[in-house]
Amino acid sequence: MESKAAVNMLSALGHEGRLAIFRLLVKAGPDGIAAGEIARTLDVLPNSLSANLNVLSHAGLIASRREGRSIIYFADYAAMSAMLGFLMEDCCNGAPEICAPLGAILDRAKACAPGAVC
Amino acid sequence: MESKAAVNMLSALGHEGRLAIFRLLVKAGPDGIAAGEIARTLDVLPNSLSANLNVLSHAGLIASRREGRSIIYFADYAAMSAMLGFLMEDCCNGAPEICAPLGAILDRAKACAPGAVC
DNA sequence: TCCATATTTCCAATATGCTCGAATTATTCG
DNA sequence: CGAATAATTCGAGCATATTGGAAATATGGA
Repeated sequence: MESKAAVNMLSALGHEGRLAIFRLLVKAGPDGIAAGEIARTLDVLPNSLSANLNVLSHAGLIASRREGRSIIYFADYAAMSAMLGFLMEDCCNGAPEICAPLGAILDRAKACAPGAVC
Repeated sequence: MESKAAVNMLSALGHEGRLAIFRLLVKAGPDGIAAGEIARTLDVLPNSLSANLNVLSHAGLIASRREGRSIIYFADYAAMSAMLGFLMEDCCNGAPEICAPLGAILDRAKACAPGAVC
């Protein structure tokens, strides 16, 4: 990943509202959530939400599909993974102390990876 | 880590110049780098650099110590680790697909952790 | 076609962030 | 003390981001 793409993603997530949106979408999984439901869940105005969804989308962190009258947004896992990889490469090269403590989280992720209940 | 702290860190890193500074400091290790040397290395004005160091510092990503006339900046590994942990917890809970691919990076970090040459 | 729903786009006001020159503080050394 | 070096702070100008109201677009159903 290029530095510029990482900057775009980081600055997109560096906003309370957008981080909340993204977290919601990540937890929602591939099914995603309709814009209106996001607005209701997070209690934000639809137009503000639309603007923030646009920022996240341009950063490559989320994508969307239309479903009837609704537009469903969902997180782009590959992009998120690439961004985390970029940050980790960056620091593990010079400082394994940063990444090593993340092992526990990683192990849990690996264990759950196949789609188990966990 | 609270969401607000994460937002501060993410938005601090969501700036090309600051991301460059932070990457430099992470690679420099605990010894850190003097402000002046950072400015020369990245070719930025000292006052702009100072402003950006201040942002990173307030976000908790870096810290500093005085050494003679110079002020040495160094990355806060624990903070960086906490931020990555926050993001990974967030996504691994709902989406192990994101974190699982990071295993290779993690393994390398673990292998290097003791301070080997690698 | 007409209406209700879902979402986006447009626009203006406000706020925040960025950059750069100039001045200021802190430290070391002669 | 005075000069030189290192870094920060101040302040203005410019750019960008954020917000919210109002209007516009798209879809589905009566």
